[in-house]
Amino acid sequence: MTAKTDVVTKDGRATDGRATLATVADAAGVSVATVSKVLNGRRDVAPATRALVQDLLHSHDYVGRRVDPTRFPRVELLFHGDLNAYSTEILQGVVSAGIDPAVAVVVTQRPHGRQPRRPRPVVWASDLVAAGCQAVITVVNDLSPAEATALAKARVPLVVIDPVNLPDARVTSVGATNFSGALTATQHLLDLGHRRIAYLGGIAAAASNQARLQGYRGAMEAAAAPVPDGYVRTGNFIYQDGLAEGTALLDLAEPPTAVFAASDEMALGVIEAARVRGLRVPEDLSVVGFDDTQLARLASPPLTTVRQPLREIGAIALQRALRLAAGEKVDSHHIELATELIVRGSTASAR
Amino acid sequence: MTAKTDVVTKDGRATDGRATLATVADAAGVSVATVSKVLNGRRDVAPATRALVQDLLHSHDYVGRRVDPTRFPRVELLFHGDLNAYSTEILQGVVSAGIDPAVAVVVTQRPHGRQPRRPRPVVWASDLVAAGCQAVITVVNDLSPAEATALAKARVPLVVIDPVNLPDARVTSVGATNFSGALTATQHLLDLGHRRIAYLGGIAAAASNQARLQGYRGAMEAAAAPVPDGYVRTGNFIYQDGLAEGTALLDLAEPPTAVFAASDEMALGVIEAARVRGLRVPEDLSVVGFDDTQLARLASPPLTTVRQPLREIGAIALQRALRLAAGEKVDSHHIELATELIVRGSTASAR
DNA sequence: CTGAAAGCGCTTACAG
DNA sequence: CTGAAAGCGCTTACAG
Repeated sequence: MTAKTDVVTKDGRATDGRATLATVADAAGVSVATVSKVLNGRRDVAPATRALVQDLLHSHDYVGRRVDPTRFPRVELLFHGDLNAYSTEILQGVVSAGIDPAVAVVVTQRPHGRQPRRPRPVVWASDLVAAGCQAVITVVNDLSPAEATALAKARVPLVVIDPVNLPDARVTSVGATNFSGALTATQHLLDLGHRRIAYLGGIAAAASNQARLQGYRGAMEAAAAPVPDGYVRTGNFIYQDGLAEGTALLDLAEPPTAVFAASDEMALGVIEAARVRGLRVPEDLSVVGFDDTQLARLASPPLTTVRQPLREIGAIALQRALRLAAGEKVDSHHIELATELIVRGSTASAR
Repeated sequence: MTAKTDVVTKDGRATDGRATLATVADAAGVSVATVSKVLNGRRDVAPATRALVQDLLHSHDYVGRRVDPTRFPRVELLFHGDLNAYSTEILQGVVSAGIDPAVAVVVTQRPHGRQPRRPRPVVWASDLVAAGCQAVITVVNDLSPAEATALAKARVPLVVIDPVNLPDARVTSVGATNFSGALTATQHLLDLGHRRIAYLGGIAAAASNQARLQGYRGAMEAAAAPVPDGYVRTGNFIYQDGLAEGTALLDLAEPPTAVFAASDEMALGVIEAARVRGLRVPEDLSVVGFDDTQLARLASPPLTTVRQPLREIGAIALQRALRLAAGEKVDSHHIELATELIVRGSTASAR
């Protein structure tokens, strides 16, 4: 075959074998211009021609239309580990806030461990950019320093929700007023006449947990209520830890009459620990949670808890992410939304 | 200004004012070819040149890189109404299954009502295509016929999870064996010696609810257990309905000793209704749920429930969506995954 | 390591 | 309603 024949038999396919407008134009017996018009929804095409071209576009698997990242902005929402009631509320907030600016929220999940099957940070960041991602939002920051740096170099802004570490000026973060939430919750139990109040915390090193612990201690000290050894315990914010630590608390020689847990999930574990022991909530034991996820409303009894405005937090995270992506400066690199005590049925007066 | 001057002062900006490679090349004092190489990560560029060009690319907000939809496939996951424990499990399954093929899962939520602020179906479908969306997955199909048609015309495959309507050959759907799940759950209660068993169903018209109702009836009939008036009730799969209908059931002259609810959320409502009445679960009332969401494990007592493999359902929905998008034929347009009874603490022998 | 030149895939103003 | 032609933004093989 000569070079000329080659050109003729090429039928206008792209070098990688994909169909181009020329391929389809050839098949349809129309010009490339007409195919382009059909593709762009212009009106000056005869209905019959349009139908024919559309058919051929599809039968040739035409995919040439590149996505315009400014027309369809997209944000990456990164969770680590399984989704739970807490993540769901945040997700809800981010997704709702994305409806109006028409931002596609891509939900991604990373395995809990550090290294396994993660792409190299630089590759990860540049793929995000190539895919049209405007910003990354993470929940309980799980990015490695290398990943954060790669993101920064690629100019993809990062917003962290409920950061584990103390706010770092390099990242923007959104959280809740953990200290005052915990203070209010503990105060509520004190007001009900409880003195033997235990604190079941989350991950010891987490900034949110430290603030909650200090809120608890502050309220207890102000009321001159003792905090005996064994009344401050830590878990991982999960149900199993609530159940185990709740059981341990009830097994103490002087068990508490009230438990303030640093998450709704742990609070439910405490409620179950009480039920197993034949104790009634709130008659025999008062329990307060933290978060105000769906779980709190659905628990039996419904759970008194410190509401974090998780949906608003998610919405604000998205708004900040978009502002940063647009090159605007953000006033403060960390903001906290107010918590609120929601009193339901799991707390009652001490007897 | 003459035409010539215009060209000179244009500095290579695109017609819409955005920076192009020429803009950046101009600013950097290099050729367009060099900028292109930097953009594509080629090696034959001096480090200093690369750094300069990268800087200018950013400072000019260069966004010309169009997204290649075949390199970064994306799937739209559509929920209607708020996310709950049930949606979370499905979401989890879809997202996990998307990790390996590197499919971006875009989570979208539509307001519950029919028309408000939705784009016209044809616009919606063509925007999806333009944004690089390969397929749409909906949970409890909420698409209007016009939307489904627009999607079909745009050749975007649609996979419905837990379809409300009976399977339609035009859409691919994934569900669970609702009939046998309900049969097994009811049988479990009968085996425990219960005879007065009520059924608290979901949306009456939903295909899944009808199958569950028939499973319940089938088991009751086979055991010659009567189904008195008032023992079959319907709700909307939500907690409030579980609470209200559960209360109504307990108020009957001959209240049931066991309730089979068509969702975990409704089952929790029944448990709360019992608690409010001073009844203990499972000692005074056995309760079985449906779904096996997180709620079931976290309830107090932990809930006996019919497990729907929701994560697997989500994963399979994604796989089918991708297969359809790739032009493959799918064997059956509807498949059902097996349910399984998970016995926990909310059921006990009838006294 | 750089860039002139050829060329690709697509769009659009305009003549018919 | 159609398409030839000009042109845009980008890429790449190749000469230096």
